[in-house]
Amino acid sequence: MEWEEFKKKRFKEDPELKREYDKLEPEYRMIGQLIELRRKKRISQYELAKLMETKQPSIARLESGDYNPSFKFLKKLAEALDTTLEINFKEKAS
Amino acid sequence: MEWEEFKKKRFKEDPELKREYDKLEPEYRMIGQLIELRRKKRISQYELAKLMETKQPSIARLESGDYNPSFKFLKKLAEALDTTLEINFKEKAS
DNA sequence: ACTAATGATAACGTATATGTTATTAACTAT
DNA sequence: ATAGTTAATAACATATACGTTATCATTAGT
Repeated sequence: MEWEEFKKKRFKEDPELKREYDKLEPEYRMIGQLIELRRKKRISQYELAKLMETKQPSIARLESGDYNPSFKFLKKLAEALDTTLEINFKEKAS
Repeated sequence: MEWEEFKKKRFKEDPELKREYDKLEPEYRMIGQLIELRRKKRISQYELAKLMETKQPSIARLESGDYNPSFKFLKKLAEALDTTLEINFKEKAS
């Protein structure tokens, strides 16, 4: 894992960077899952939008990452993808 | 489990009710976790609000259940509670 | 080359989340 | 009974999510 190696090294050099990364992570993980699920189902943004009763640019906005979806939006999304939305506050190791 | 028994019976009688219940569940689970974590840390809504850099009524609104928080709000909340926000689209059994 | 499908982006109106103040009720202690 | 702590609710202003249309770039298929 090239990337994981790199990350580990960089974070060791710069713990501040790691803190920033950890803060960002949740949205990237979420978007990553979304894109993967959509690909797995082989549906376009247009089709997913139709399933959610919205329009393609809403999906594009989300996948682009520069925005802040609401709980209801995520729930609708989950349902359109035949999944259940699961939100957890997970206790930290540190 | 009194309540669980009742639910099971009612849902069998009325599958539509079950569908509605399943749709609502994610927010209730989320709020349930929040309240439990706050109690475990023994902090008031006022104190949690201060940690999140907001005010007590925002927390009350959330815990009351009649609203629709954004991703960022949930992330701030998670951090204030020393947890990590975890969002999953979980594939359904059915 | 042309066409269709896909995704990204800009722009705009409307609905609503959020911050905030003030108030109230419930309860706990002194 | 008084005072302090806690949570719920209303009301309001402002920021912003979301729905929507239009447009453009890229790629795939003919």
